[in-house]
Amino acid sequence: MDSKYTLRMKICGNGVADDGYKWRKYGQKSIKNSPNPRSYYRCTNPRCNAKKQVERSLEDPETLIVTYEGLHLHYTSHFLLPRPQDLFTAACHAAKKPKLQSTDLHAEVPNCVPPEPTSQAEAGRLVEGLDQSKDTTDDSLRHGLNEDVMQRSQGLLEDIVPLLVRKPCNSTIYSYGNNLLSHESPPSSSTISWSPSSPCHDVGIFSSIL
DNA sequence: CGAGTTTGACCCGCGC
DNA sequence: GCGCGGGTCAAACTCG
Repeated sequence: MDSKYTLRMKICGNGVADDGYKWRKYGQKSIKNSPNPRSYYRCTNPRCNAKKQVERSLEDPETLIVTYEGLHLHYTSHFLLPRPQDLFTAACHAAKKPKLQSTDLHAEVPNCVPPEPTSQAEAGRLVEGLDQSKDTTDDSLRHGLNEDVMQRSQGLLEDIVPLLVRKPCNSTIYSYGNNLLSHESPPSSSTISWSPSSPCHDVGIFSSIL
């Protein structure tokens, strides 16, 4: 498993992007053509090979570019209660191939990073949206949903969506598209938008606070 | 004292 | 082959 995905999020509160996992910083490098250094973190769980890279956006210093690599192989404290969005996570996993290529990630899981649904109905809508945006793996996705919820019980949503995203400080704007840098949205709404046809493989998320 | 951070050195892949 | 740049290592350091 070598999945890799990139999130963009606004620096939240005290600037700590707490995604629910404990990360240990193991390196920092200044990147060419970037005034901001890139920090390298890996999960403190010795059984877990998840890593992430954090750097500030060139365009917006208040935006962090977080690149996650690998999957968490353990629980987190906030993973114990089943929640509607777990359905979404299972859907993401069902559609996700082990080795994600940069060209097919978006096509497979165009909205694999769910906002936090506030109800089952909302979760259902989101899954429906997933179904509508996909045309080849719908059935397997639906059939595999319940199974995956039961089977893929380790680090599901957390594999993909940081806690910050699922539980942002306040309101959160999610934007999926190929022009992530320009998808800044007003932080007052809670809209969801994505571009299923976008070739972009990254998942862009803007998490803003009021 | 243990866990986490900092930081310079090292390794490796890639382009020329 | 060489240099560059990104990623990782590991010792020193900090902090609770």
